[in-house]
Amino acid sequence: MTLSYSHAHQQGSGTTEVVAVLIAITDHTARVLTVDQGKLLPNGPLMPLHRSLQAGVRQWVEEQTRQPLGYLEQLYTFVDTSRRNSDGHALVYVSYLGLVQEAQVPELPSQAIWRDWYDYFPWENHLEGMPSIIMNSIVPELLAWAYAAEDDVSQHRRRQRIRLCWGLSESVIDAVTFTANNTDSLLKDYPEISENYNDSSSEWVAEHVLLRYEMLYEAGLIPEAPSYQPSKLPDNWTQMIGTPMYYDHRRVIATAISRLRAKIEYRPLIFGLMPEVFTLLQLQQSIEALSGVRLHKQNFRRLLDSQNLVQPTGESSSAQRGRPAKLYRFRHDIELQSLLMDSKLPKRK
Amino acid sequence: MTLSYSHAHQQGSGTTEVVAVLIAITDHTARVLTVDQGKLLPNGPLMPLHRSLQAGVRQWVEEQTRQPLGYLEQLYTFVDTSRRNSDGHALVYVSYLGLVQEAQVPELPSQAIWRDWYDYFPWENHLEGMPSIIMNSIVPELLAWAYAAEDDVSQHRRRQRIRLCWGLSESVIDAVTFTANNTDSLLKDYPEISENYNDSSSEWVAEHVLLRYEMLYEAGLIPEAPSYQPSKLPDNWTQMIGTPMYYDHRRVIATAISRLRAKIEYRPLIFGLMPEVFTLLQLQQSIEALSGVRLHKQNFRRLLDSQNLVQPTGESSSAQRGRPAKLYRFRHDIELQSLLMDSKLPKRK
DNA sequence: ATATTTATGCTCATTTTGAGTTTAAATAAA
DNA sequence: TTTATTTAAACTCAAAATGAGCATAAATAT
Repeated sequence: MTLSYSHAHQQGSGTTEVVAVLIAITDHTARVLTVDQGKLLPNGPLMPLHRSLQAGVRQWVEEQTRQPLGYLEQLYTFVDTSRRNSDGHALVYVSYLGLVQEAQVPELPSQAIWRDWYDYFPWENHLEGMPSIIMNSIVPELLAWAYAAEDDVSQHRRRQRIRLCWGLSESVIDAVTFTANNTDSLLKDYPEISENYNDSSSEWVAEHVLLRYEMLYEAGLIPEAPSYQPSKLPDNWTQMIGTPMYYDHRRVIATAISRLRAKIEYRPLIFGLMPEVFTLLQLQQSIEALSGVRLHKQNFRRLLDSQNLVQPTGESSSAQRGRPAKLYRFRHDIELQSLLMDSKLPKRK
Repeated sequence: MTLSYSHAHQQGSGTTEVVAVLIAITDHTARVLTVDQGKLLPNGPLMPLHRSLQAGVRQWVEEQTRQPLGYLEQLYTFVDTSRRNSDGHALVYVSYLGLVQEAQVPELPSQAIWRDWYDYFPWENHLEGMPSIIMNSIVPELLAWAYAAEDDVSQHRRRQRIRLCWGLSESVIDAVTFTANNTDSLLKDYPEISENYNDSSSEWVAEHVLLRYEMLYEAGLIPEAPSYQPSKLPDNWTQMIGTPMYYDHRRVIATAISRLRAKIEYRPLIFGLMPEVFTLLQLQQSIEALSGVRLHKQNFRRLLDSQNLVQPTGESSSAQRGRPAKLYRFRHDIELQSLLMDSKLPKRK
């Protein structure tokens, strides 16, 4: 693991950095802006000239990515005791979530790249149903981790935690446990599992991204984790489990996705990611790209117009196929309401 | 304004502090733990020996208040550019929310005091209906601030913002505007306002504590604000607007209350504040103390048992008056679920 | 005894939610 | 030019959740 080029900027005895997770949606895909071959998020030290943390984020992002920033909100503050300054003070880094409108994405410096965020979290993409990696690889390894707990009580707790985090029913957990030795043939043996995994009292909760990442980390299934032992895992594990990053930047992205997925349900943040005008289908697909699950079209629209957040422009899109859709824009006369109003989104289809 | 005694601890060139908002409920009243005559929150510098921010919070709180800490979650990170170290780096302070069970409150060092949190936010207590200070004092001053905006557009925006933040209907805003000169007699002239302030398309949202505090701050109505000019305000303003604090610690409390009020609606945080066993009325009153609004008793209970969060102990309370209530305890067998499960609470009565 | 207070079970109308049909308006293919 | 296909958009319907209230039970204060 190498130090980022950006640390060359560090000076004096400051112990505070800012880190930005910038999100944009292009080609119906949620992307995150990275530097250093996708191994780091844009970041830099907080300096005496910065009048606020936001100002620091804006300066470093601008400098490293030339990306104009719109909406920006603070995420979480981490401490990295393995990076200390000359006085022995550990590095504190404050993370921010930023939203970029599709149309605004400009030419980037060569080291800045927009990456599909599911490259880092393959298990979070449920647009085509639950990805097979979960039942075939992740859950069996997690159950092995649960089995390795000291006593019966913590074993049972870990199993319950797995069940709730990954939206599994008791019966599926049992089924996977009993066939844990023979993971390859699991879906062949129990074909109904991938269909009915949602049978009793449990469901996939899109916004639990961080809980899931932290569980994988704790179980030593993530390359960034100190306890990661690839030799004890299946051969292709490192390929399957997503792109690793330096430091704890993958956890920072997980924090950002969690926040975004949770907040989009009751605040119209999505408009920070949309172009000026759009069709309702495009709007729905953008939200699906973020949440990773499909929505029920009719209910999505019913909710939208009960919210009064968009207004038709009068124009229609030149459709590729099918009946042309009306174009809409966000109602800018209610910018302030958008900060306050609850604006729920519908449940998945 | 004096420096806190706690800054004597500061050493070296660290620029990071931790600040804790500890909450407990005693006598049906939500309280916050303060030091320095109620002017500061417990705080201290992050030091090289601390392995995490949480560890820093726990050490300083223990040292300054002798208070054992249970649940602890990070709130927000602030920068204070008016406090810098010898290298010119601004102070960064990370705030935490902590919950203390009623039974655990021990003997405190003399400088540590539990204060009713509504001492700092008198306008947030709606247990006996909307407090008169809002319509009599706050809203007229805020409307004056809106009127002072440069152009018509920002005037209108400010008025909308006031309306949404404080849960007022258009008609009430108009009524207050037209009688703004004669604020003393407002409730006498329009007695129906205090009853029907909730008439059209707007309602008091308990968790908007921070938005309301920031609006008062921006309008220069809070002693901590740089633009505060008591000479331009009514005589008794400083008494009415709540106890001021050093630095921005009152804003930190507002952040904590916002988070707590919002989160309690969908996570069973309340059990971090309750004693081992309790009656359902005590539980309801605790939630009312936090949210500042009354709940509908029957619906509260219906929701509670649909959630399956509590179980009867079999005993009954020795009632002061009325029929004795069954005693309950939190179901500790679902600790983990509590981290994950949504557990909504009912709307106000 | 009687009024008062609190607990707890039950009802009822309204709203919200999840999951469809049906019809309309376009393009692609036969 | 018809026919199949695709997307849009209006409408329906049952189930669940919500807000508000009534009725009865079990205690204490007067």
